[in-house]
Amino acid sequence: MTEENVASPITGERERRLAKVQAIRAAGGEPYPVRFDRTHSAAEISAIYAPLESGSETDDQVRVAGRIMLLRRQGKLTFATLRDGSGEVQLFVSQAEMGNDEFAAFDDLDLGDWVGVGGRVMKTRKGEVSIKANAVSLLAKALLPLPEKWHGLSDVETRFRQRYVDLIANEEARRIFAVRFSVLSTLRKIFSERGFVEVETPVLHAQAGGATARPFMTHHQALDMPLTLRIALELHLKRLLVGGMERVFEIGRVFRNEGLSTRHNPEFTMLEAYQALADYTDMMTLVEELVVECAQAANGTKMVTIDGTTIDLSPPWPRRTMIDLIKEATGHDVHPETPLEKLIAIADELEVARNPQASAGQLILDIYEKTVEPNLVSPTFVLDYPREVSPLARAHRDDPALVERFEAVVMGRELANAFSELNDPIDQQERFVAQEALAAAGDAEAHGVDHDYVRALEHGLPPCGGVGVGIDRLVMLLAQVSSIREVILFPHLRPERN
RNA sequence: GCGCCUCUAGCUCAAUCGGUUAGAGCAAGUGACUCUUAAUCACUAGGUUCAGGGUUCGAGUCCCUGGGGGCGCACCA
Repeated sequence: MTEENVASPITGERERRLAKVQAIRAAGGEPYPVRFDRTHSAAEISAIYAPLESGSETDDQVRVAGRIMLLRRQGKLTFATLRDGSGEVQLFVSQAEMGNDEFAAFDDLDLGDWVGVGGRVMKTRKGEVSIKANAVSLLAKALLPLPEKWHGLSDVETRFRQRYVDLIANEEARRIFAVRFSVLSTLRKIFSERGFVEVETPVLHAQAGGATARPFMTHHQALDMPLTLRIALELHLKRLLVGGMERVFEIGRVFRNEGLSTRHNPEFTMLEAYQALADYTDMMTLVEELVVECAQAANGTKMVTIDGTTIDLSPPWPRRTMIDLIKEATGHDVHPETPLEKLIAIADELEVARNPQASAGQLILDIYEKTVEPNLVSPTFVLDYPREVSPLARAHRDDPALVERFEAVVMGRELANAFSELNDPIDQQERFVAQEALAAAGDAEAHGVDHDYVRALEHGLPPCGGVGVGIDRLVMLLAQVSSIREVILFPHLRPERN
């Protein structure tokens, strides 16, 4: 971007600040000096000196650093609000304390500038812990002005395009990403405590698998071959169980070449975990514990409120089969072995949009998604999916037309998806072949046959349970926001154009 | 991809039925002010009303095309 482009919207203010930069340099100063040593964070100062009596001063010399957020100048005394990564602390900058030259230099600072401050801790008569500054140095000059101090930055487009400004201006943005970090670190802690090993598997795949989704395509120049970005973590992680790693998890970015919405970003973060010798019932307990512990860590409560609806995340969550839920919602008995014509009639009666070539299993899933899922508000495990729509899950122990799979649904949204994993290589090969037929028929989201994965299974995948959690959706739930863009630092937007 | 809504100063918002010179607060500049808390007071400056066409005596306002964004639908997690 050229200088003119940056300058054009707010030439006056930027020019004025640039002139200060030049003046500082002309006077032998440095507007962007290297490093600064501080003794305390703003939050530490506030906490340590909270008991101090109002109107009293200490001889405790401290050094802090941060961005100037507010200035309240009143002649020979200026109050400033300094913010660092921990919080805010007030600066008490008096001409008598600083001396005329230093005070004038302070007066030259602008909102948004980063400064290092040395001074003694005091508490004002009104009771605010402050630093009575005796040395202030510019650490980084800001050329662009801050958004409005009271309303902050509310333009949604600017908030996402210029997330740095959003983070400066809006406490809510800072809160949401604190929740996100809390969730991620809690998840890692829980898995670590349970003996799971965190691993990293390839993002570039020769063949996308592990989910039904359209992948992004890319190309490797040196090898002159097409590659896809991964759409799931699943197949590599299960290969690791074949290798004898009994408990593994990965938290990683996956990519799906689909539409954008309040719930979809083309790149998003998945957690997947696999546990040898477990089945999907173990995964249900695990999901309950993960979600509750993350909620406690992030919010200190198991309750969550989004758009006026309050939900209790306390386990145990009801465990209901998809077939029972459909019966309850519609009065219809459905099963993968129900004649296709009958399922079509039911779907049409319920005004369920359907693909003309849909299988019985697909129709049942469509009926469930239309009539049941949106109404599942409090956390619910939906169990036992049709086999055709779950090519990586093992056949149900009691009904081979179904698989041992569940989704955890909260507020009508899928939060987690889990199986008793399919570990029979012959069955897996047949499922892949069935998927390949769908792909050949034009389904851009169907799996192909992953021969190496089948070969891995032929070495013996122990019985295992696996679970996938959409981290962004979990963070949405716990941060209590209704758009995925709020929980992704730099959500995907169309390129901006002038 | 489709439908609806939206875009005015750096930021947050006004502008009656299409009417004359597009206003205000914050931020900025100048001045006053040594206990402020969104400090206060006075004055000043700040605009390609997203872009391009059109209708009209006259367009921020109406129409068309394009762009960005939001919401919903579709796809999906």
